[in-house]
Amino acid sequence: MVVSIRDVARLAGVSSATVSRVLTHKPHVREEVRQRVLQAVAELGYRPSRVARSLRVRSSQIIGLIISDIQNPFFTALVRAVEDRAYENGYAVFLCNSDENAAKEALYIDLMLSEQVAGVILTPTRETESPCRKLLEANIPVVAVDRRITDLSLDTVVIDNVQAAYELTRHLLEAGHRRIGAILGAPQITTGRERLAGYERALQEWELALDERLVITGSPKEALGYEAANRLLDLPDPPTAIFAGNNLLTMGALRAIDERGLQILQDLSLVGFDDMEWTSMIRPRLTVIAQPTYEIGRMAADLILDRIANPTRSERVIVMKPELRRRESVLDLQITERR
Amino acid sequence: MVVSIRDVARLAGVSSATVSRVLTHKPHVREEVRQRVLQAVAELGYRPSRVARSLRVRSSQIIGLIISDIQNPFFTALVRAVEDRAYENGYAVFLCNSDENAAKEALYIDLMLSEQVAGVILTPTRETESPCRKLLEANIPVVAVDRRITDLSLDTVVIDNVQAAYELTRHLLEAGHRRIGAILGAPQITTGRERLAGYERALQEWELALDERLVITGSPKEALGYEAANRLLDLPDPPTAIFAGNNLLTMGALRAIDERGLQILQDLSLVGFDDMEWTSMIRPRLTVIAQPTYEIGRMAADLILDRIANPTRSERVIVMKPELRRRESVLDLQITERR
DNA sequence: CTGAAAGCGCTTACAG
DNA sequence: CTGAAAGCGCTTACAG
Repeated sequence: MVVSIRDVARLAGVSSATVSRVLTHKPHVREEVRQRVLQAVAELGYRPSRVARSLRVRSSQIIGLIISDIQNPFFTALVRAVEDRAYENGYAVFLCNSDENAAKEALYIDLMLSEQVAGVILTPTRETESPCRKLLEANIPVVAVDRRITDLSLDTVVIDNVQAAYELTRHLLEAGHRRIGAILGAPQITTGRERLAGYERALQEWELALDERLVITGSPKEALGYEAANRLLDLPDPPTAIFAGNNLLTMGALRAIDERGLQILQDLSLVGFDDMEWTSMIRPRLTVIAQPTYEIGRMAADLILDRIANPTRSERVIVMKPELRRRESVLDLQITERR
Repeated sequence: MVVSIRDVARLAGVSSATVSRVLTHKPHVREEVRQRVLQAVAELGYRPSRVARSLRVRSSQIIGLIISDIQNPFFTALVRAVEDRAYENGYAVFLCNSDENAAKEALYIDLMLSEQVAGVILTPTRETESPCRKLLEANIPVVAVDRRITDLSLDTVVIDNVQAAYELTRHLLEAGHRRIGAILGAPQITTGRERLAGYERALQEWELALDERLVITGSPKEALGYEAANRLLDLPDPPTAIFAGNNLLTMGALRAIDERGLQILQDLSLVGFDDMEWTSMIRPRLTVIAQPTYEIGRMAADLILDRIANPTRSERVIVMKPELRRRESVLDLQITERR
């Protein structure tokens, strides 16, 4: 039915060991024999079983990718980058959605172990006691993306969140804003905590006191962005600008602003993290921190491929630099300044 | 190092055949023995090797998913749906991006064969001579999504594109529009052809002649949407409404409209296919055909799971009904009607 | 440079 | 109801 290595060996008049050597580019095969084997392979349309290989060498040519949710636009470029690099190197990709759920994450990690994947890239759901410890114990390379795992020594690719949030906030301060609302992920999450720190640092530099009513944190989803923006705008002394801590929060804030019939720049300023191409394309007047998501994914993929090829122990932490994309809003902001 | 079925067998005092029977829920195992095995499994933290199983039964518990591009928002809900259903049923998912490239598609199909996947879901890049014929020949179930393969008998999940395009166009006609521009995918692609047909049918029903300058087709990407919208708006007698044939075309048209400082509904109407949640959230005044992408993905997944469980020959074609989402724009449209 | 043989970790007729 | 044995399709020491 399906042609196996033995069929090729028979046709080429060699042993299956020799066929294997040729196909895995091992040395010590006479050129003439090599050609005969290649000929037979072509003739039979032989396609080696990756499954059998995986069982034999105890490792499949598969990279596991566990992200929070592919429906979050932040992750699509990441996934795409990992897949591009993986397939270029002959690896396939298992994609899993953990939904920020540690139990689900643990389940998928068991799957990865059971499938003997070559390496795993994941956006960890928890900073400590991550189930991915099991992977490391099984000597499967792991790369954490977007967030860190604090109690484990492993490769990590993140952006400088403090710096990025600082720049966004400074951008608003320079435009004259003095009451700046912030909607952020809960400080238990690395990203939420770091972005808050950047916001605070900018305020300190301008010698402004932190008004706690202007900072709203929670689960960084669209719903919080909507609700928090409404709460901020309902304050007796509402902010003149809002800083949204990720793409979903930005979406939610936008929805609240739209519903109130407010115009961005005319009525208030909005800046945010843009983890998706679409936000700034549809709303060109937003100033955003553009996360280099594709590059982050590519870094992570290269890192894991390198680890697979060269297993070592040392931990590498790569901090990517996000880019502040000033739209025409820079000017507008100064015009609409209210104080 | 890693615990195998033999270790479990030894600890439970049975053969590995019995362990296998217990774990695969085969009948004919004494309850007492079953308990002993389960006990040993728990004690050792045994995790069966899916790789070994795959080799033995010549089929892995993996579903291949070959889409055009995960960065196209149309596909994210589809991917998510497939993954949800797959993992619920103990299957993992291989995700591949074909980029509408038949050679790449063929490559991934070879990968699927080599990995002995249980089934493949794909958005075909070509209507005829699809490389997925190989899968069918290897008795691997295949489900085509979004587009059809005309020269192969296989399960398919699509939407009624003719009807959807007809409804969108009719919506504009009822609001009084008489010059309606259409930006569509090339008629070589099923979706492009069918959506054009729906547009034409609506015009015919209103006894309007087709103005060829109002219909622009090509590669259905953002760039075409932008360029075509500009061309339409530059006409001496420009359309009062534009129908965009998919999400990317809608994005491009939006960009052109924004650049010209035009306001949707005040200056012209825009309707389109919305394959993403975001468009209508960010631009709430758009009237769109909302493709039930998640449901399409779920249907496809259920279909493939059913085929894996019950291999048969008959071909099933499922036509999903898309939903016309009239925003407040219905009223506005009538107000801004110009004739 | 090449082959015979073992073995990766399962499942499944076959026999009892 | 249970076990011994074969075999899925590869790779890799080992021997020559």
